[in-house]
Amino acid sequence: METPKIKNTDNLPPFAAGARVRYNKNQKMTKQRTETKMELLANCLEKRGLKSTKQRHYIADTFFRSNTHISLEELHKKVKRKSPRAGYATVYRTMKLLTECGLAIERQFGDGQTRFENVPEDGHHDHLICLKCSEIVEFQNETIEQLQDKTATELGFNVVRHKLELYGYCKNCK
Amino acid sequence: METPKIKNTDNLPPFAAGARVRYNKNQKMTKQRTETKMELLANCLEKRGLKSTKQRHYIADTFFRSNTHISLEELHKKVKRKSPRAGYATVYRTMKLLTECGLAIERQFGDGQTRFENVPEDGHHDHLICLKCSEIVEFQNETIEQLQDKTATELGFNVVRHKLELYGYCKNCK
DNA sequence: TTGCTAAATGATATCGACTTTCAATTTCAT
DNA sequence: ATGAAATTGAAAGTCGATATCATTTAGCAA
Ligand SMILES: [Mn+2]
Ligand SMILES: [Mn+2]
Ligand SMILES: [Zn+2]
Ligand SMILES: [Zn+2]
Repeated sequence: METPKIKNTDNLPPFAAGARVRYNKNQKMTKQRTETKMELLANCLEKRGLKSTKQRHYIADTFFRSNTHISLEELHKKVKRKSPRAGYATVYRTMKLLTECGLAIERQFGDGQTRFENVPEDGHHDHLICLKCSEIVEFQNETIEQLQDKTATELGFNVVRHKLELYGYCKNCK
Repeated sequence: METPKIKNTDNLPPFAAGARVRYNKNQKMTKQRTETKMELLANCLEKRGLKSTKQRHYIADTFFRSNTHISLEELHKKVKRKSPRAGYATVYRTMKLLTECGLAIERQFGDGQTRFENVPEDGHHDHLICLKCSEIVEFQNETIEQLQDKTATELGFNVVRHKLELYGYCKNCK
C-alpha cells in the first residue's frame, strides 16, 4: 500500500504556495543564501554529532530554495522528484531539525497544516492571509511591535514571541 | 468501553483555566448575562427550527457561567457533574452551535486544543499567554487595531478578522 | 579497503483531537 | 397521545503529527 498518511494531495491546498512580497528579488541572492544555509546546517549537524546524509541534503536544499510557506506534504512531493524513495517521516524529521537549528520557522495559519518558511534575513515579520485565494503577504510594522511590548509590560508580562495574523481579502479577491 | 477519545484528562492541561482580568467583576452581572444569553439561544434555536433539549440547556448554561477559555474536554467534565450521561459529541455539537449563533468564540492558542470563550460585551480583545503557568490575560488596544487595518489597506487587503497573541511570562512566572 | 557501531531511513503503526455515523431516544406540533 | 423530525451518546472514522522498528548508511578505525 502507498503511504496512506497523506490524503488531500491533489485537491488545491487551503493555503497554497502564497506569493511573497519581500524576498528573493533575484535568483542570485537566493542561491547565495542557500549555500550559506547549507554550511550553517553542516555546522549544526557536526555540533550535534549527527550525520550528513543524502536525504537531509535534498530536503534542506529543496526547502531553502522554496520561497513559500510550505507544508510537509508539499515539500515531500517536491523532494520526491529528485529523490523518489524519500519518506515523509524523513522530511518531517529534517524540518524539525532545521527548526531547532534556527534555519526554519514553523507557522500555523489556522488550516490544519503546519507550514515552514525560511528564516528571513531582515528580521521578524507577520502575515496577511487571503481567505479566498490563500495568498500570503508578509509585513513588518515596528510600531505595532512596540505597542505589543508596551501593552504586555503594563500587564506584567515579558513577551518572548507573538503571533499576528490578519485574515481578509486580497487585492484580487475583494 | 469508555470513550477512548479523551486521553489527557487528569494531567494538568497546557492552558488551564486562565484568570481573566476584565470580566465578571461580580457574580450578579454574570448571572444576568447568562439569562439573557439563554434567551438569545432560545431565539437562535427557534429561528433554525431546532429543539430545546435538556442537554443543550445544561451545556450552554455551564459554558455561559464559565469565565475561562475552556476546552471541550474541560466543559464536558463540568457538564457531566450535573448530567452524568451527557456525551462528548453533544458538547462538541452544542459549542459549534453556540459559535454559529454568535454566543461563543472559538480560540486556538497553539496547544492542540480548541478553546471557547463567552462573547465579551465590551467588544473584541486579544490575549497574553503565560508560557509557564498558562494564565491568559486579555487586553484591548485600539491603536494596534488601527495600525493593523492601515497596514492591511496599504497592501491591498480588507481584513475581516485577526489573531494577535503574545506569549511570554506573567508577573508571577518571570 | 574493510569492518564496526551508532545514526538515519522509510514503511508502518499509533496518537489525539476532532468529526461523523447510526440506532435509540426525545421533542413538539398536531 | 401520536408520529415525524430532530437529538443524543457510543462508537467508528478522519487526518495530520509522531513513534516504532527492522533495515540501511555514514563515518571512524584498524
Ligand atoms: Mn512569512
Ligand atoms: Mn479571551
Ligand atoms: Zn486573494
Ligand atoms: Zn505565569
